[in-house]
Order: sequence, then C-alpha cells, then structure tokens
Amino acid sequence: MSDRSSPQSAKPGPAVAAAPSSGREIPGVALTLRRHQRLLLSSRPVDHVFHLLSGVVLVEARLHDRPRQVLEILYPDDVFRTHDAPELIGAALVAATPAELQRFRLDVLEPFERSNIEFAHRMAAADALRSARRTLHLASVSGHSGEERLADFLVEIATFLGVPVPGRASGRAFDVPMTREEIADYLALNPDTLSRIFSRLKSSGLIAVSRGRATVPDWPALARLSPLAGAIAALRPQQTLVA
Amino acid sequence: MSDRSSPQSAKPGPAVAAAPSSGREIPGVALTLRRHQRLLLSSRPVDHVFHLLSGVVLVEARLHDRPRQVLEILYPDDVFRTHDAPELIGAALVAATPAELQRFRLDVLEPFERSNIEFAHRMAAADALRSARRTLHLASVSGHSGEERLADFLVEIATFLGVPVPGRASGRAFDVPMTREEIADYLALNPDTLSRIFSRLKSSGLIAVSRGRATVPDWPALARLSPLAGAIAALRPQQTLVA
DNA sequence: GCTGGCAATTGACCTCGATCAAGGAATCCC
DNA sequence: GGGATTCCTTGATCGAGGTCAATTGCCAGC
Repeated sequence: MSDRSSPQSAKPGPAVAAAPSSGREIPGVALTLRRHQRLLLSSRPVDHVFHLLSGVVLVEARLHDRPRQVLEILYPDDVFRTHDAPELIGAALVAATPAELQRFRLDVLEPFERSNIEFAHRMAAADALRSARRTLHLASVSGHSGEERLADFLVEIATFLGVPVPGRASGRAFDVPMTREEIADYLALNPDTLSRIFSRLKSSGLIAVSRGRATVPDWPALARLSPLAGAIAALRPQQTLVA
Repeated sequence: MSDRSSPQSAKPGPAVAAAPSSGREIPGVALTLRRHQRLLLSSRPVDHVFHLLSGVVLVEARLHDRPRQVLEILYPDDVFRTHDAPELIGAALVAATPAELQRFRLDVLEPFERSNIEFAHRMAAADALRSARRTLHLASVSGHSGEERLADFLVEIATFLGVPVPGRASGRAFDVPMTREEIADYLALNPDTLSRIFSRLKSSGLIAVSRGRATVPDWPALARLSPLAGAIAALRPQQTLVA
C-alpha cells in the first residue's frame, strides 16, 4: 500500500547473468519482468542504465501517499537511466507487458562509450529520442484538454507500436498495452474521466477497441484531434512500412 | 503574431566569434540576449548545444495558434540541446533575464567529449541534472494542485537562484526572474489563477514579494506546501552555503 | 504634478474534469 | 457451469481553475 521505504517488493528477476547485449559484449544483467511487476529505482549505490529489449515498461512515481503517476512510457530499444528519476519520488519501472531488459552499471558502460564511437552514437540517439518524447508528453499534459491528451496518447502508441492496417490505407490498428488506470495516470486524468472520453470517441466512430486492440478506421481524423500528431510522428525517422 | 514559419525574429546576437568556453578551447559562438529576446530553435541544418553562462533562459513552445507554454527553465551552467525540443512545436529560447550563452555544433562537440574525460563527465552531469529537474516538473504539473505547483516552483527558484537570508536562519530571499504570465505558462495555470494563489500566500504571510524579489520568512512552512520540496532540494548536491 | 501604457489583481460566472457511488463486462479459478 | 476478482463504464453532484471584464498599481516620459 503506501510504503515509501518498502523492502524490494519486486523480485530482481530470474535471469541474473552476464549476457551479450545489443551486439556488444558489455557486462550487464538480464532481467525478465512479468506483467505489472515492479522494479524499484535508485541511484544508489551506483547509477544504472536499462536497455529495454522487448515489451513496454512504465516509469512511475509514487510520492508519499499520493496517487501513482506514470511519468513516461518506454518502448523497445529505449534506454533509461536511474538518474533521470530523482530520489525521493518513489520511482519504479513497471512492466505494462511482459518485458525483457538489460541492466548495466553506468560506470561500466562509460568506457565502452568512449572506445566505441558507433555505440556512443546509438546511446546518444536513444537519449535524444526519449528526451524529445518527454518534451512532447509535457506539452500534452500541461497544455491540452482531456480529449486532446487522449488523442496525443493514441498517436504516440500507434507511432511506436502500431502497424498499418492492410485493408484501407488510411486506417491503423495497434495494441494498447496499458490498463485504463495506467493511461489515466499517464495523461493526468482520472480513470472515470478517461473512460468517458474513450466512450465519446467510440460512439463517434473514431476508434474501436476490443480486447486491448484499438482500430482506427480513419487515421487522419484522429490525428486532427491531436495537436501534437505531427510532432509525434516526426519522432520516428522511418515509418517502418514493411507491410 | 501567429507565425510558425516566421523569419528569424530574434537577431542572432551581437557576439559571433569563436571564444574559449568553460575552461576549454572549443570553437563556439557567443550569444548575448536581452531580456525577452527570443532565439528560435531548430535541429536543422545541424544539432546545436547551448551552454548557459549567466542569466535565466526559458524553453518555450508555441504550438500553432495555441497559447505559449514554458517547458523548462534554464539556470546558469545548464546545457541545452536542440534535439530536446522536437521540431514542429515552435520551440525557442527566451531570455527571462539578460543572458549570455555559448552555442556549439553538436558534431564539433562530440570529439571533445571523447578525448576529454573530465569534460565528458561535466556534460553528463549537466544532462543528468536537467533531466531530473524535468522529471520533477512533469510530476508537479501533472499531479499537483495550483497552490502546490506554485510552492514547487518557489522551492525550485530558491534552490537554484536563492541565497539564505543573513538575518534569520529559517528565512530565504530570492529574485523571481519571470513575469506572472511566464510563471503561469510554466505551471500550466492561467495568469489570473496564479495571481489569486499568490495573493493567498501573501495574505497568509508565507511569502512577500516586492519588485521581483521574494522573501520567505519561514522557509519550512513554504516547503511543507510543496510535495516536491525534498526532491528539488536534493538536486543540488552542495547547498553553496558560503554566506 | 498629470497621463499613457502595461502588469498585476480582483470579481462574477461558467466549464471541465474530479469525486462518489452504482452497475456491467470480461477473465480467472475451482 | 458458478462465483469471485478485476477492470471498465456510466450517472449525479461538486469544486478547482478557466474565462472575461473591470480595477488597481506601477513607472516612464513630459
């Protein structure tokens, strides 16, 4: 419940062995998280860097006895650093879907970055993408109405997790890997309000949701509701239109 | 007015010469900004890195014809990268006070980081501090009431710009280098509401403001209003209590 | 001194989203 | 299948904060 100094409630994960990471032999620890499993974050004793290999992971904060906040969504290939989440806010990684990640000590990673330019570039690119996404999230949460925030969120999810619908060119389908409550905490809405907005979108035909899968028949129409649609889509250099 | 493709409205700044930067000889461009002068940001043709030498600078976004948002406050010694602000959101740096900064090309900076470990560490530390501060700002804006947000803001300003009041140990004084409207845009409030909250704090004796200078007679009392007070203060490793 | 201009404050009103509470729907486990 | 969670939806009510407009305060310039 409300425990800020709780003992590590999430098991450190089954796999705890040095494993080859993304193409390089950097000593790290492989972690596997089940859905909703939590991993408490701390910069002590040392800073760590997480590389998400698969799945979707949320960065959440629990401040004292306040409601949980979802600060950020991590997608495959994202890199997260413990010092991004200040101490004292009860930060944790929470798996929204089953997830695999690698954990590295920052002080171990740094020499690799210096000796391997290509690796350093990949890290810098990952940091830059995540930073830009955080900027857009702040802009959304602090400047847009509930409906616009949900549209921003759907555009984000579709951009990072979606695939074009084979049928109609203007449609898209994607899994929404979060519960209503998690989405609400991400958008700074409460779950009831979010549900209402969802219902509104559904009844106006803009979106259909069934069993965690969202279908958007007319993508441009949804994007028109999202003030950030263009900026979010531009985060992804290549649209991966392999279909 | 509403111009998203406006020609560079802020002059690039008087000083445009290679200058020695913070202790190292890295080719950069010195910029001097007058109060409220704007510097449009773009990642094109190349990414840039800004190092704030003095003054306070705001990162603002202007989305199409929406009200301006203040995404972030930069303090002396902060490092800002253009790729932190995605294209398409009309990002700009705005000087809240007269400010001096150095601008570097990212591709020029990178070799220096690789060859100079100490420099790389300083850059990483600056990035980490700013990232943590952004996390707290998001937490504040997306989870706290208006009054709490203002308290968070005052704690932030005092932490980064304040000095202890010589008189009483528990008091603090600091300049608030932003207009009411800028503060409101930073806290995702409107100026009217912000003014009301300010008045409430003033009439309850928690804070006194005159001519841009705020005085807090009982600092712990103000900190108690700010859910993030502890986390914000912890961002500054050394409290610079040279007084 | 007066006067213009701008920032800040305050009041009256209204709206969006929060809250509280009840009712459905899907999933899991036996 | 029943039954128990858990998640989601929906209604009724309320309040924090937004909006619009009027007023006050603060300097600058003459």
